[in-house]
Amino acid sequence: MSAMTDEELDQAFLALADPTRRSLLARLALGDATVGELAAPFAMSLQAVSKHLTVLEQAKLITRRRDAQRRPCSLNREAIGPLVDWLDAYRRRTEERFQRIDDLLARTDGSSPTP
Amino acid sequence: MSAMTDEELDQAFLALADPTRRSLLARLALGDATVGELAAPFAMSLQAVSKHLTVLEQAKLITRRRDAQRRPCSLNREAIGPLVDWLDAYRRRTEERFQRIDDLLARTDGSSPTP
DNA sequence: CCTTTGATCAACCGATCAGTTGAATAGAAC
DNA sequence: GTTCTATTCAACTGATCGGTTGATCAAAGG
Repeated sequence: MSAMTDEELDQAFLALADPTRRSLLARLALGDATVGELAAPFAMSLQAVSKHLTVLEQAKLITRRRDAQRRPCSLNREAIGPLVDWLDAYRRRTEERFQRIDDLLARTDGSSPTP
Repeated sequence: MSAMTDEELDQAFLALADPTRRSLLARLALGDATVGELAAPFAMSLQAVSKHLTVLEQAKLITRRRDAQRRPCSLNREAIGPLVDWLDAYRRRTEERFQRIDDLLARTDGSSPTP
């Protein structure tokens, strides 16, 4: 179904790798907001916040529409699923890996697998 | 339980925001490997791969131990859970947000919520 | 001992990032 | 039409990133 390209994963994870941008997402979970409203709580210029929003938009984590001079931002509903899918697949592979280790240890001796 | 700090989230997401590093993680899911083994498939220097491994280690996604001159790398079993938790919390907040929108639309008129 | 192997350290490079300030744009309001 | 408001564009800065090469270190093997 989903499956993100390498570049999409790069952009999404890079977008999430910044506390300001994660904070903007948290704010948008409370409701749509304009650039000015989003920038107000931060000790940085509105232009800087506008750039962060561009990063979030290109990562498809938010969408921006037009309302007169305002540019209200919304979370993108479809963005999260594929990311969770990716992390879940990673977790599954990781746990299979450790299961193989545990099996191996259990086969050779009876010691505790994770000390 | 888990709960990652801002800096831990920064490091983890930044580490995942690179296709080489994601590829290294995928390789490590198949089994532990030394730096040389990990570097072999890539068209870049061993030193570059070693740097990527340092990023993954600082993000706590892998661990490195010592075996004579070799430095075998392993996935860190505990790393994934907190990340999934974070993304799940984000998804939950996002879905609550859209549920509120849907409720509002359903209350004011009977039109389709997501056109 | 000397050499080879496996990996890190150190310095450097070009590109990108996160922030700034100042100017330009689009639309509302007067 | 002029002005005010909301936002973007453009140019610049310092810091970090992803990569390179060459030197160094630590351990094994001759």
